[in-house]
Amino acid sequence: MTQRIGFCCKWIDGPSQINGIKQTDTAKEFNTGTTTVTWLKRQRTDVAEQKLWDLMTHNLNSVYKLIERVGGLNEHLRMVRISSDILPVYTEPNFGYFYDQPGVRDYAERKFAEIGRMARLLDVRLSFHPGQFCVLASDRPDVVQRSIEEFEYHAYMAAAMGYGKTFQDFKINVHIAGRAGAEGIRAALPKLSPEARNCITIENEEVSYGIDDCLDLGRDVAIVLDVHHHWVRTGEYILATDDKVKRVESSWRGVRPVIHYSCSREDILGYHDPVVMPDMFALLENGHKKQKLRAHSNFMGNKATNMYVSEFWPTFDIQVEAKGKNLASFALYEEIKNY
DNA sequence: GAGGGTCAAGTCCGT
DNA sequence: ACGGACTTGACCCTC
Repeated sequence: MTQRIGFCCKWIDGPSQINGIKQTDTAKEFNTGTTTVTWLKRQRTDVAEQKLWDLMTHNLNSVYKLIERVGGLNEHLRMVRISSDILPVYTEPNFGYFYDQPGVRDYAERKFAEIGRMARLLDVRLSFHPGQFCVLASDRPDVVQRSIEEFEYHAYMAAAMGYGKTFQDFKINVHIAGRAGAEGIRAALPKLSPEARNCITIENEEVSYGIDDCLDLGRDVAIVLDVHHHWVRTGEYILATDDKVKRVESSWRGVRPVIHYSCSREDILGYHDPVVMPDMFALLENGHKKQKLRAHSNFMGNKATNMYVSEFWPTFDIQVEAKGKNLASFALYEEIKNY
């Protein structure tokens, strides 16, 4: 099975674009755009609808181009998380109607079908990661209901691309996040569509719910291990040989599992030797707040943690979460491909 | 074009 | 009580 390293949501052409892509940059063509509800509400209806149409058509074309481009990479780099912003304000009460219009929906579904065909043709592994507002395990029923709608928005896009047909043919990853915990996730699952249930994965968090909480759900859903979250939470570099990791692997039922890999920001790691893995307790003693350790680096600059995470690669695809996006995942690949 | 204020939504932490 | 952080800072307005 192909071993993959992927990146998140955006394509950039150079390090300067880490701090934003300019309107005139060609990278715009490979990335989604969005708007705000506030701005839409200030416009006349026809202006707001034109804006949504322009964004939708741009976004569908940009995702197509992105996947085409990723599909041209080395087979080990054919994995990408796609943006949630393809259909802006889809789940917002005042503007969601826009996408119910037949002319709009037909266009979107035709483009999604093309995107999915291209991804399968070029063997690009895809995923989504709904935002922090998608809290399926909230203790508030109204929040659970809106979170299901938000999750189903992602499942709808995946299904329109031709996914959600078999277990984990597409990954839509969320955190437990809510006060109802793992039981809250378990209670929400039967309310999801079959496509959504095929795609959902649950990821361990830095603060509230760790790998043990996720493993409670290992029979229900596939578990995503984020090794950096685990480190922030516990200070431990969990090993690929750990029994918990084996249980994460088996939750994928034979599908090649995915781990998430990120690093603390360079201005924190800079205090450490790049050939020695950062020591969380030493960092905390030196006054670095745990909250700051969570923020992501531009690149994967620590050779020791790169070597550590490469131990997972024979078994797990590696989703790199870095502000350097594709540049960071390419560099990691070059570093670990010969380990 | 650059810079600053703003942005739908949940939850938790630090101050 | 409020700001910041999170899956991805981008966008809009003013100058």
